[in-house]
Amino acid sequence: MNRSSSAPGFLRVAVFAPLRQTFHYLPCPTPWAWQPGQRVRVPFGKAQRLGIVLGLDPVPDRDPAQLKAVLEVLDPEPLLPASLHALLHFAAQYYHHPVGEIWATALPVLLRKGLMPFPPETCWGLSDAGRAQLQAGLKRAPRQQQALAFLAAQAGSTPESALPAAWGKGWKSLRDTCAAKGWICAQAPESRAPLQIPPSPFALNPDQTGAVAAIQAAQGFAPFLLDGVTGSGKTAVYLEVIAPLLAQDRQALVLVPDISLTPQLLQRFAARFGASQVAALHSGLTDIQRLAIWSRARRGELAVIIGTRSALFTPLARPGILIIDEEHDSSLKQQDGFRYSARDLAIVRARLENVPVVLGSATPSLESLHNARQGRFRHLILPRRAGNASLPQVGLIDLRRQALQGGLSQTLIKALRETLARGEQALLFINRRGYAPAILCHECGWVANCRRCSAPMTLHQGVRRLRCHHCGADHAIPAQCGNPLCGSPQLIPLGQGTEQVESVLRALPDLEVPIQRIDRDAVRRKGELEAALEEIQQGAPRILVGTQMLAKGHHFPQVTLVGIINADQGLFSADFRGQERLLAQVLQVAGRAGRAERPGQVLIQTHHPDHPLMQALRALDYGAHAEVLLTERELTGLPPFSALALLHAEAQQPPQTLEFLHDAARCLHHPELRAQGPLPAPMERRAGHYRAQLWLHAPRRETLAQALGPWLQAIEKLPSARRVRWTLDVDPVELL
DNA sequence: AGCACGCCGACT
DNA sequence: GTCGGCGTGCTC
Repeated sequence: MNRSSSAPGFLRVAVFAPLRQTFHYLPCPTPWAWQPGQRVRVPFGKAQRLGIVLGLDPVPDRDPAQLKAVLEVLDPEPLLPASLHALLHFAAQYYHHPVGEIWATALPVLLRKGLMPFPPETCWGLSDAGRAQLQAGLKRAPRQQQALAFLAAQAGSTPESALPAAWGKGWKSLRDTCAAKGWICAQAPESRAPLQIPPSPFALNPDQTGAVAAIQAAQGFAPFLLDGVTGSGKTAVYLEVIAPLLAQDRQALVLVPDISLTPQLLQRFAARFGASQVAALHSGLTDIQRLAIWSRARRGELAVIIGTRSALFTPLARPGILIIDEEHDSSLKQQDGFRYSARDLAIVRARLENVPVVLGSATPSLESLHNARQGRFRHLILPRRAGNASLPQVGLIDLRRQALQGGLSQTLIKALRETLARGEQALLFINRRGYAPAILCHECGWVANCRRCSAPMTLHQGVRRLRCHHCGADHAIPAQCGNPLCGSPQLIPLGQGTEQVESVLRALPDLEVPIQRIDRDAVRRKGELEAALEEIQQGAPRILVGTQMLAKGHHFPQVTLVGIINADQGLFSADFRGQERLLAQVLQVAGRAGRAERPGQVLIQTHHPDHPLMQALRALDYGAHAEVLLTERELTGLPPFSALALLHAEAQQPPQTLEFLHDAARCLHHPELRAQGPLPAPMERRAGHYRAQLWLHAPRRETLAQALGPWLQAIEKLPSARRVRWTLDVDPVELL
C-alpha cells in the first residue's frame, strides 16, 4: 500500500535529542508502509539526526507547510516488539525523560548511531569445516586465515555489514571464496528447536523445590520476591524455573547488577543449558558482538540472555520469564541521563509481556519487602544454606578503648592468625580505597581538601599522591600544612583505607602468607580481577583485603573468616537509606564466609556494639531489622510509604542554583505534591560546581508521576533554568 | 544537547 | 574598526 501518496498523516518522530517533545515530518520521499519503531534520518535544525517513528498523526501540531520530510528510512520493520514500545512509552511518562533519549539508550550503540542497517540481514558464522580449517591453519592464504579468525573471535553470527570494516577491500570475494569452500555459512534467521533439558544434576532442598513450584505454577504475569540468605541457592532456583520454559521454546532474561559476576553466572547457565543457548552482555564485548546477541535474542535464537541494567531492553521473540538477581543493588538504577530503575521497569515489562518476574536477594530492598507485605509480590523465602554449608558465626568487636594497629584490633589479628594456621583464607572488608581518606596537620588540625570539591583528598601512599575520589584531581603530597599561619611539616594520615590495611598486615611478624588487595587501584586493567579471583580459587592460605568489589556474589570456598574493619560508616549517615545500605552491604560480605563445608566466622569491628543495627548483624537477621527500618520510614513518611523525586541543580555560583530551585518550588501548585528545600546536596561542591536540590514528596508514585509533567513544562520555561544544569531523578536511590 | 544570532570589551 | 565572550532562542 502506498500510504505517502494518499497523505494519510504526518510522522510523529522521537528525535535522538534531549528534548521533551516529538516532531512531525512528512512521510516522503519513500512510499512506505510506515510503522512505529522504525528508525528514520531526519533534517533537524542545521544538521541531521536519527529518530524513531512513534506514530502517524492526522493533524500536525503546526502548519504542515513548515514541515520537513524524512530523509531516509533505515529499517524495513520495527526494531522492537510492541511490548517494548509500551515499556519505553511508560518510562518516558514515569521518569519524565525525553523519549528520543530513552529510545537511544534502549538500542544497541550501532543501531543508535545508525552505523548498521538493521537485521534481518545475512549473518555469517564459521561452519565446522571452517573451524577445522582455522585450526589446521591456512599458511598460503593469510587473508582467508584472518577472515576466519575474525568470525571465530566474534563467536556467533556476525552481520554482513560488519565485514567491510573487518576484512577490508575485497571482502566480497573473500566472503564468496570462503562460502564456496564451505568454511563459512550464512545463518538463516530460523527459530531454534525446542530444547530437551536434562533433569537437574543437583538435588534441591525442600525450600528451593517449593520456590520453584510456586514460580512454575504462575500463569502469565506474576511478581515474586525470592528472599534467600547468602548461599541458599537462588541460582539453582533460577535454573530450574527456566528449564521447562526452554523446552517450550521460550526465553529468559536475567539481569545482574554487576558485570564482574556475569562470568560465574554464565558458566552455570551454560553448563545447564548448553553454551550456544546462553549469552551474556558484559562490558568486554565489542559493539558488533552486542548487536549480534541482541539480534539473536530478537529472533528467538537465544534461550537465556544475561546482562546488566541496560539488557532489560533486549527484545525477546518469545519471552518466558524475567529474573532480577540482587534486586536490592543500587547499580540497577542508572545514575545519569535516563535515570531508570531496571528492577522497577522489569516489573512493568513482565506485566506487558504477561510473564512472571522474579526478584532475588539475600537482603531485599525495603521497597520490595513492602510490596511483599502488601501482597503485591509473592514472598518466597529460602531460610537455609544449600548443601552442607551452615551460616557463619558472627561476633562484634567492641573497638572502644582498644589499641588499634592501623585500624585492626588485636582480637581480629588473633583470629586472622588462627584462620591462616588452619590453612584457610581470610577476607578483610574496608570500603575505602587508598591509604587514608584524609591527611591532617598534627599542629593545627588543617585537612587537605580538594580545591574543587567539598571533600578531603585521599592519600595514596604507593604512588605518593593525594587524589580526589570525586573529581579525579591528583596532586603531590604537600610537604607542610596548608594553613599559612601554621606551615607545620607534621602531616598525618587520618583513618584507614585498603592500602593501609594491606601494609599493616605486611608489617606483622610471622605472617608469611600472600596478601591480595582487591580494589579499583589494585585491579585496574581488564582481566586482572578475574586472574586474582582465579588464584584465590586455588585455595592456598592467603588474606584478601578489598572493597565492595570483593563483596558481590563471588564464591570463595576457602574463606572462613570475614573481618569488617569499620562497620560504623553509614550508621549515622545523612542519607535516609544509609542504614539499609550498611545492613545489606555487611550481610553480603559476611555471606562470603564459610560457603563450603568448613564453618565460617564473621568479625565486625564497631564503636557501637549496642546499636540495634549491630545486634541485627550479629544475629544475621536481615528481616527483623528491615522491619524496624520500614517502621521508621512509615513514621517519617519516606519511601516506600511515599513517593520521592529530586530536582538537582548545579552551577558555578551558589545563588544560581538557589534562585532556580526557589523559582521551581514556586511553580508547584499540585495539592498533593510537597516541595522541600532548596537543600544543599550531600556534597555541596563537586568538580568546581555548587550543587543543591529540591525534594518532592507525594503520597503515591502515580500521583507523583502525573503531577511532575505539567510542573516540568513550567520549569523548562524559567529564565533561571538556563543558568544551571538541572536534572530530575524520580525514585532516587543515591541522593547525589 | 548543538548551533545559530546578538550585543558589549580588548586587540591586529 | 574587528574577534570573540556567552546569554537567549530554536530545532518539525
